Amino acid sequence: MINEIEKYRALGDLTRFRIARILLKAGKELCVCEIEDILKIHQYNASKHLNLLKRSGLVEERKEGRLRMYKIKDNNKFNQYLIKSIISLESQSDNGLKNDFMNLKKRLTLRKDNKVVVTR
Amino acid sequence: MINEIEKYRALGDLTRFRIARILLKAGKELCVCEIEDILKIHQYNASKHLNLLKRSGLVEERKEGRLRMYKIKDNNKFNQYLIKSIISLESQSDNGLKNDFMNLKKRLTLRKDNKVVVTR
DNA sequence: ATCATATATGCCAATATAGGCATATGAAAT
DNA sequence: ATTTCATATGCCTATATTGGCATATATGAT
Repeated sequence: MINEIEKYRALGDLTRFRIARILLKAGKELCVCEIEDILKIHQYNASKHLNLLKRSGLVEERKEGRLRMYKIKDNNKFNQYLIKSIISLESQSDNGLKNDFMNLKKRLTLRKDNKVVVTR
Repeated sequence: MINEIEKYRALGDLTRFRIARILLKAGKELCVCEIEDILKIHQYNASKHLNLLKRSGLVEERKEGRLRMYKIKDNNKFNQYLIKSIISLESQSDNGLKNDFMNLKKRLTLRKDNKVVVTR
């Protein structure tokens, strides 16, 4: 249960919330460099926040070559409710986060054959 | 949306999570002194954490005489999912929080006619 | 008006957190 | 083996957070 509290805490930071939000919206794994680019954050911050999200159990990581692919974990009830809570906010446009989804879409079109193309 | 992130943050602290959990389990308003007693925490901490929970929009307050009655707000989808996430953890007994529910039950039996009896 | 009591709040110290920066790691390519 | 590149990590500083304590506020009782 203490572990689950870490998940609330993980989402209680704007940057991590934005990461979770685009991972969810993407509906697929994203690599660190894509996340950096979409959210316009520094590499080291993307990496650090992803690490915390991973440790909390909200996100999982897979190595693919030199990339690390991250995605949301939805394999348990608790995470599923948190996911629903995030999705329930999508309709709210009263925020400065509208660009994240646009950038996500744009970035995903850069992929070739659904494979990440690294462009820094 | 930024406001909703405060709700995650609010639940991302063990003491506040425990408060939310017993408010939910109680299914009714509790006053500060009851919460102190149930969770065995100091008055000023109960008060401070309740204030943060209130500001986040997860909890609402009502004055009744010199008591302040607090309860969970479940009037919106986002809160409802958070509530479900909390409830989904109830089955987990692998935590040190089992006493909270016992103390809640015990404390509520002290009420007369469902009215708070202050006993410090 | 005064007192008692439930709750809130301001201040302090210890600790945690986030971002910035430099550097390390580790896998792929040459 | 060396280089390149994606990502991670250690260190630093500024800021935020938490609990403790003392005290203020506000309501009800006398």
